[in-house]
Parts: sequence; structure tokens; C-alpha cells
Amino acid sequence: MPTARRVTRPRTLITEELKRSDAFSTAQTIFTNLSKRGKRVGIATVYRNLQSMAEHHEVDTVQDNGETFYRLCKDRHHHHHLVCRQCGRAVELEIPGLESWIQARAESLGFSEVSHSLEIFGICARCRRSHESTHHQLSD
Amino acid sequence: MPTARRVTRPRTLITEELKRSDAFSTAQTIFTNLSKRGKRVGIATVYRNLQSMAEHHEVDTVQDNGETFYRLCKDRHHHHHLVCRQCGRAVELEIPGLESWIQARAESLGFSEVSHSLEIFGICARCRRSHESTHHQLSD
DNA sequence: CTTGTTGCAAACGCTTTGCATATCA
DNA sequence: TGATATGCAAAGCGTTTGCAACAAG
Repeated sequence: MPTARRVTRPRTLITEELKRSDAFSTAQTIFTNLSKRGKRVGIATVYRNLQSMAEHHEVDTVQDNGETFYRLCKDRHHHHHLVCRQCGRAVELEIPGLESWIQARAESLGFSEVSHSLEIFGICARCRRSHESTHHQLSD
Repeated sequence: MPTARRVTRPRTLITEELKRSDAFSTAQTIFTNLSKRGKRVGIATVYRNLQSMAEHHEVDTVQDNGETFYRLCKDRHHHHHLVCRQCGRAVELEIPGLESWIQARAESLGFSEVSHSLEIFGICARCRRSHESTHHQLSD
């Protein structure tokens, strides 16, 4: 019982929009950016598609303060992100041994179905310099 | 310029409620539990106090799915939590070298003001056994 | 007294859902 | 055409805020 499939106009637009930025952005931002470019899609559709894309591992997600940020998947295997709080640009990070350490430790403590989420935030060099500019969730 | 100070009735009740459980619980849960015990306080007050307590490092917090969970602080230095998704009970975890590794890595990548959050979730042995019971956010 | 705190209800911000309509295959 | 996806508007949910009444020091 396969899930989503169809190649629809909104889905295409959203993917396109995601490609325009290497930063993590929210559904709202993507929606707004599309609107600005005259591409009108329902915001609910944006949410639904991003969700589905995440389930299909087509996008990476990062959570911050109750918001979900999305970005096209660059790397297939498990990794973490160092995300700029200012512009959303991110660096992929692999922390050697972390996954297995956690897994082992948790199991030895009697926990099963272990999952974890590690998010690292900071201010990137570029943003630190321009100490302004780069509007909140850049996309250019 | 010290912040919050007064020892108020609600604040006392909330602390008391937190003491009754070694699990992480939400503001809502605490509010509900207090209500059940006939202690009526405004839910906004619960939120405000927990927030302030967190700022004062009197409680640890953990985020999950846009919700914030609180628990009395057991350990002063930086650590992470392995939290049971079922009952909220948690184990303190120190991951040797993680903080410094992240710090160093981030800096070498040009990031400053680095912060991170690592949350580990799983099902604890007790909950796995009772495969039921223990209502969602236990507190007894 | 004076200032921080409370409680209530309304407002918020992000996300989800119901449902009739439009669309892909 | 038949199953999906869309769009809109309304609902959800956790959390925050405005503000008048209140209580701690």
C-alpha cells in the first residue's frame, strides 16, 4: 500500500522552491516565497507535501521551537545539522560513534525503540559579518 | 538585577507537584494534576512559573513535538536525557566529549554562539512490560 | 504601600483537518 | 473514470499576553 505518488503542480513547485535554497526553511516561508513569485498554492498543500516528502526521505527536517524546517536531502545516511539561526544555512555533521554509543547505552539501561534528535545551532560566519542583511529565512 | 523572587502559593504548589514525580511532565499535566488534587491555579501561571524556573535552572526541560517537558533539576552540570516516551521517566546521560567535540567542530566551521540540544527517547523496561497501564504522563 | 504575581479570557503561531472540487494516470 | 491531491476555511493545540484584581515583603 504505497503512499503519495502523483506528480502534481504544487508538489513540483515546492520541490523547485526547495532547490532554490540550501537553507532550512519552514512551510510558511516556502509558501510565502512561492506566493511572491506568483505561484499560488494552498498552504495546507505545502504542509502536506513537505510532510510526505519527509516520510519519503526526500527532505531533511530540523525542529526548533515548535517549528519544523525543511531542506532537500543531501546525504542519505544518518547525520546531524549545524544550522545557522540567522539564515538557515546548514552544514552536515557526522559525529563519529554517537549513534552506536547512544544505542548501546540506552539498551544497557533497559530502553528499547530508541530514537534521538540532535540539533546544533549557531551563527555562521557570513551572518556574523553582515550583522544584519540576510532577512530571516533567506532563500536566494 | 535578579529576576523573579516572591514565594507565592502557586509557585509553591507547582514545585510540590514537580517533586511528586521523577518524570518529565508538561505544564498542562501539572496543571491537571494540581486541579485533581483540588489545588486551583491558573494555567498561565503554571506556564509562567515553569518558564521562570527553567531560566533559574531549577528545572530541566526537554522538548518533544513542540511540547516542553519539565522536571526538577537533579544534576547541575550539562547533560542529556534518555526519556521514556510512555511514562516520562528519565535517565541522566553524559556523553563523554560530546560538548567539546561539537564546540570545536562548529567553531572550525566558522560558527559562533553555538548551542545544541540532544534528546533521546525510548521505551523503558517497566513500560515495555506493563505494555499498558501507566497513564500517559504519570505522576505518582 | 509598591511592585511582582495571579487568573481569566482572548490572542497567537504553527500545523492539521473536513470536505467539496479539481486533477493526475 | 476513479483514486488522489488540492484549496479554503475552520478547528486544534500548546503556549503567550493584556489587564484588572491581588498578595508578598
